Amino acid sequence: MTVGEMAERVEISHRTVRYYDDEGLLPARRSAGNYRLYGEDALARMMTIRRLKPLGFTLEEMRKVLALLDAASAPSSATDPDRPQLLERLVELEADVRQRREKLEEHVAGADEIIASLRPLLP
DNA sequence: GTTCTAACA
DNA sequence: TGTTAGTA
Repeated sequence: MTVGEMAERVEISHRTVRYYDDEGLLPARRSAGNYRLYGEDALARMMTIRRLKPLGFTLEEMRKVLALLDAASAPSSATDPDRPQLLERLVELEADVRQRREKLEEHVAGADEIIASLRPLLP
């Protein structure tokens, strides 16, 4: 698929999809006419990126997360001599995401308080 | 009409 | 990140 379709399917602006390519976060293949081309695999990665973004991950951090996920999913992962290291990093990532999730809940609680404070002011 | 790059806001 | 300009 081209940028336009990718952007539409993941609900991210085409401008941002191109940006991710330029930044090497999710490199695209190129057609003969130099158009960016993406496969279903790329769509899955884009969705992962979309989920990471609101958690506050920087592009650099997302790059590392994607690389870790790739390494962990690779067929050779099972026999990788550094499997323990890999698993350790996955555990750390989970803890990190859990922590960010908590922060998000605090934000939601804050929003609820604002809403509650508005209630008595409204007709 | 869509995509591309570059540049400005 | 949105938008605009000039192309392919």
